[in-house]
Amino acid sequence: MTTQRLNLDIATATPAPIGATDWIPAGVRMQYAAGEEIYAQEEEADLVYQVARGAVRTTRLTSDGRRHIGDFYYPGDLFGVEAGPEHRYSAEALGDCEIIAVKRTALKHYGADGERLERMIWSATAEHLVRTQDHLMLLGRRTACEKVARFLLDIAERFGGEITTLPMGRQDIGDYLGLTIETVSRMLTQLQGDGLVEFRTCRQFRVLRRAALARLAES
Amino acid sequence: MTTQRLNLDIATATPAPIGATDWIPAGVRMQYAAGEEIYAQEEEADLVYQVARGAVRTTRLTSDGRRHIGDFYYPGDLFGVEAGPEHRYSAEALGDCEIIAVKRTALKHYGADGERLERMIWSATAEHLVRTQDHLMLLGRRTACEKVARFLLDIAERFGGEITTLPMGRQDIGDYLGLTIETVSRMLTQLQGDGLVEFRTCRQFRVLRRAALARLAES
DNA sequence: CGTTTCTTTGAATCCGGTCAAGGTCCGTGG
DNA sequence: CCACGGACCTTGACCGGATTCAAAGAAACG
Repeated sequence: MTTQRLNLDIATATPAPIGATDWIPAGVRMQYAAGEEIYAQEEEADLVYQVARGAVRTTRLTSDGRRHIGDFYYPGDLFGVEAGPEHRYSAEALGDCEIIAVKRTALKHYGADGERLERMIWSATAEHLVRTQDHLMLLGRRTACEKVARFLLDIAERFGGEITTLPMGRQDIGDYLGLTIETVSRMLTQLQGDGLVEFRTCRQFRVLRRAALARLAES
Repeated sequence: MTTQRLNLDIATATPAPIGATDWIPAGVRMQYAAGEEIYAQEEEADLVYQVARGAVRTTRLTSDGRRHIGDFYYPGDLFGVEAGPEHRYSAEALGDCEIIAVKRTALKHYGADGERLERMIWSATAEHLVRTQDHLMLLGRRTACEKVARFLLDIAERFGGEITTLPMGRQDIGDYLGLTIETVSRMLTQLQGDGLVEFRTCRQFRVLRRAALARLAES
């Protein structure tokens, strides 16, 4: 029975890197400018999104005005999949970007492609939970230095190249790690001073001593 | 097609209180003593569990020995459902407790009951993600006082009675909130001093000024 | 009752936040 | 081309909240 089949897929799905190599089979292609809102918190969640080009952040505001960033999404990543009927975070373009969107309730019309997309959606959700749990540990009992080290390592591994370009500013990093921009800035300076990373500009860096950085991040 | 049907259920499932009123339709009933391990981190995850009596915590150890508590589970709650093939947290009994376990891969033999259980599992997973996201915000940018206030309010609402008995010790609370036991203790003393709660023993408390407590927790 | 474990309290320290100032980058317009 | 303005980033000084270290007190257990 298909229900079980889907579920076995769920249970045995390898937590693939969030950058799925798969592209969603159909949907509308949309352009967003830097800072533009893709969907709002508490909006009805009937679309599923995939980053085609650029980067996206999901944010949430507390009643007292503090901002929290749920995650960052890069090309290939699915986002906007919610457990309930409405979005719990809003999503905004980090820079100019291109997004593919698909109506989730229309999947049944796509046949085999629809089923494949269903699996991609589940896989993304599972990976999302894993990332959220890991992030919990990071926020819970880590020093500012460890948080920033882990962040740089994560993003460097995500893009893989020699030089990594940060698509987000210091404020976003702070809201993601539960730190102020000043502390983020200080830690970056410190990591650079210790020779673990090197910044060419405030948006571009190279990892110099990966092992030392990883030791900080993993401790 | 059943795949879509399941998915619609997923999309529209109301984030029910983690205490499902449903009991899983079949399985083995097991007894655990205080502190006993139900499953271990990195163990293969082929069983799904439900608390029948007592309470359970899921924990994780970092390489440097710090402990993190994923969540607490109470009667009716499902736990042990993982996104990947193995458990990312270990689970231990908080006190003497009774657990029902079901082999997930055997669900197909249960017919309608199996399908119902599948929905319960998905619902629990979705609720789990929501709780984890909420917990992220709590750990990210909250003061110790706000964290403890929210914790007390949550657990009081979970049990609903006039007097709430904490099934866990201060160390567990600290590892859940990302605080030291000393800080937890101090905040409890302070909240009691401010007349928001009253402790009869270190495990039993009453909420005296719910609105004030909620204001602290929600801010 | 004595021992062990858990909890509370106190004092000192330190990390990160807050406030404030200065610096850099970049686009716009003189 | 340079001047100006604004957004973003860095740095410094100070402060406060949470941790750490230490010890006393309370509860659980045999």
